[in-house]
Amino acid sequence: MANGGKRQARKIPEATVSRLPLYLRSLLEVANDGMPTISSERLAEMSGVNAAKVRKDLSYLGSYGTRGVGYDVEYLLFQMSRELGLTHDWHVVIAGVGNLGHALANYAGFHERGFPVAALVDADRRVIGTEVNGIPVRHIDELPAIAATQQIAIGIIATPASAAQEVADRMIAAGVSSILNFAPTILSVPPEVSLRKVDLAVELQILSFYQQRKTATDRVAHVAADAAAPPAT
Amino acid sequence: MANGGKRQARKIPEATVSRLPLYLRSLLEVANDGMPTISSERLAEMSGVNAAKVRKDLSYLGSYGTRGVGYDVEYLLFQMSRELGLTHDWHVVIAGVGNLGHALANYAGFHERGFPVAALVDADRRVIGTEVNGIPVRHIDELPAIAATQQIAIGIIATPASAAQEVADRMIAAGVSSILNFAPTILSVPPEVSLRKVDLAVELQILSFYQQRKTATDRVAHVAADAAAPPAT
DNA sequence: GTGCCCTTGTGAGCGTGTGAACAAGCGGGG
DNA sequence: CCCCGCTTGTTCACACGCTCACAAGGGCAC
Repeated sequence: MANGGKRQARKIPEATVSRLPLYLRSLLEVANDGMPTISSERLAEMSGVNAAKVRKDLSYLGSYGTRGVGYDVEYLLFQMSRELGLTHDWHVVIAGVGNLGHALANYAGFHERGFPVAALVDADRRVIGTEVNGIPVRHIDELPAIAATQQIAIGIIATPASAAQEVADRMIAAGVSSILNFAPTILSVPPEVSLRKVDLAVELQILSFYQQRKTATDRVAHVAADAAAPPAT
Repeated sequence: MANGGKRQARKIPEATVSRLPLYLRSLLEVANDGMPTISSERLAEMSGVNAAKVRKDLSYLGSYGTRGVGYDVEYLLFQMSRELGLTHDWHVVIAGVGNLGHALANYAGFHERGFPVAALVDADRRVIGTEVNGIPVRHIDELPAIAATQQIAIGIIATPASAAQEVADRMIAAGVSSILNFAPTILSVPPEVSLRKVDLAVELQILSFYQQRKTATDRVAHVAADAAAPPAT
């Protein structure tokens, strides 16, 4: 009895988990083209990773390949969807109906990939009652009631940074246990809640760092050579 | 002569680079509050990382701290901004004026953090000539001309996946050397071009994986305990 | 039935990232 | 002038992820 979770004890590394969705997308493409099987090499190329890494990643799911042939596309798709929990839809709630919230609510990709937007909430009375993409905006105070009627496990925070922590707390209180945070701030959540963040400005700043180094090098090259360094194709 | 780049040879690990923007944000907050210095411990707490890691990360920039006191906020801000290349603005171009492109063009955070949107381009004739946030939408064919007049080093791709690779190629041809890709597809670019990607559906699928494991465990727990597991605080 | 070719699955080595622990060193108090 | 407390900067050990290389093993031709 104490070993209840033994079957799922097969621990999948975080790095692998973050690549599974890439494989899934590639497999869907291949399945659409009617290919019955796919080799790790081809899958690697399509997903932009190393072939050995693909094989190791897939081996965490089990031995679903056939030596000398490759992986059965349909079967692998099924197993991977099961592992990723994509055999049924996950209803999500989006908090914050500003620019970003609007765009996210309108984004068809969520529904297509099994994450229908079940509710929109905001604190600003002026937007309550309006509709976005056919979904009515409700007040965040109603969150517990909303979560009670529909099963909502995933929340998306698209509010200003100043409101993000409070929104997160209220989501968690309402039963949400996975949060995707777009607000540029650090959220603290209990350990059993999964948290991922996407920070657009940070992404640009990281690019800026490498860009800075590139142009700094160019400047040095100019001073040194003065004449010209051809753009090197 | 051959050692031209020795001064900047101090190589900063990728993991550190991706944390620098977090520190920067925390420092800006602290500076606003008028604190003259900050300890690694406090900075760590604000940025959501380990204190030892903060010290190690900052040491890559140089020895800018004072033992027994902490780091001078203003000075560290200056050094970090310089290292991240944020001493001047970086003009960015956004390709694709759909839902996401719209939201990005309207997002004030970009301009505030030194990444003004200098141009919007699209391939759809119906949106050419319209304005978003005061910025006119121009045809993507004009990209070389746009890039020639303004210095544009960073491009953001917010097009459908099917168009992303071609847009990337055209950006690079026009002189863009850093790309932030929102399209759910793998882009191939020459090695001297920096590429980062943000994939919203993938983020949700990763959350789904862990959520799946949680609910699977819950199911086991219910069968085992049946009574109830209190939400633990 | 046998042998060959092809692709998987995995073991080992290497590099990078992380966290703890501690010596070095600055500032303030006496 | 000296000592003590505090915080940095660095060293060390460990864990994790990545890549290579190769043995294991299924399918196909003959």
